[in-house]
Amino acid sequence: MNYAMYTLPAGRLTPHRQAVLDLVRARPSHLTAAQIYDAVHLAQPRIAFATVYNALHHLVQTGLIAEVRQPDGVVAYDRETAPHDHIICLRCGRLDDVPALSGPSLDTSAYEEVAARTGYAVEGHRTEYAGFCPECRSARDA
Amino acid sequence: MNYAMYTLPAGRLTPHRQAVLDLVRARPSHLTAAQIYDAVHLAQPRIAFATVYNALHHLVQTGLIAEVRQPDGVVAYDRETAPHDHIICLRCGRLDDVPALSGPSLDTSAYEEVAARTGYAVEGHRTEYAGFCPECRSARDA
DNA sequence: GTTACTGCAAAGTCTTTGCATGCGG
DNA sequence: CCGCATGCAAAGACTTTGCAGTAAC
Repeated sequence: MNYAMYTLPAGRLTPHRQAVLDLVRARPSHLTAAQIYDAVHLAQPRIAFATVYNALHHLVQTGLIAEVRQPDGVVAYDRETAPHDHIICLRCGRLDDVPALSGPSLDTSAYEEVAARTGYAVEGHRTEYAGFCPECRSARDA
Repeated sequence: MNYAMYTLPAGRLTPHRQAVLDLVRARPSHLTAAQIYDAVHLAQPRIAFATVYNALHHLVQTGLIAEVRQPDGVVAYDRETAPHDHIICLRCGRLDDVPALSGPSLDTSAYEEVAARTGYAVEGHRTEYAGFCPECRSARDA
């Protein structure tokens, strides 16, 4: 599972891989492997499940897309590879990107303190917000 | 999977549940369900896998322990139920708590801005640091 | 010709569920 | 008695792997 630690040579960007990449890039919200398979399979009925997984892993390795783990444990894929925050709906589980805040969401000066308290060499961080998405806000009291 | 949203009446704290709870509370690092099963099974060989899962879910429901999802997708259990940050080793996957920083790790005033940008009603947040744990810091260059 | 991608299917990992049994109040 | 906890086993969801065939360079 430890793919994206290093960016490898790109290999070929085959039609299958291109289709998967286009799909991830087209969507505002994140797609799971199953959702991507379903969509690509409509356009290219002969594509195999493993090929979608291969393509996704390949694209992650080459740094074109990023993996995100949803709270339910399912892996979703994200067109945004730069570090950024996420927000998760407490009711429906939807996962969205948080566009960059005006200031850094967390000053990296906190790294020193975290390092001192944990003994880790701190390399980065990620913040995850939780709340109710627009659709669920109205349904919340139902 | 949406357990811990509400704290339910406690039910019985049976010996099995007590054993599971003791185990989670005794460990500085987080334990997965499988690790907990192994350990409890040594002491109580007749305990079933499902019973450990039941006990864990029950303890989560009643608010005695908390669930954390590791980057590999496996669920681990945490004795600390109050909101707090986590740090994950990039090399071995170990997951530890970050003791509370002196200031809040992220000012809740950012919630307004996140809400404005995403349309969500923001209820909370969690920060996850990544780095190299003490054991892996030395092995990093090997 | 050699390397790398694809399709198919099977297995693997982690988690949940159904049902009969049994203890606790 | 009645309800909840337990044990056992099977199924479920998601992901990975192996291998033969095929396309690309």
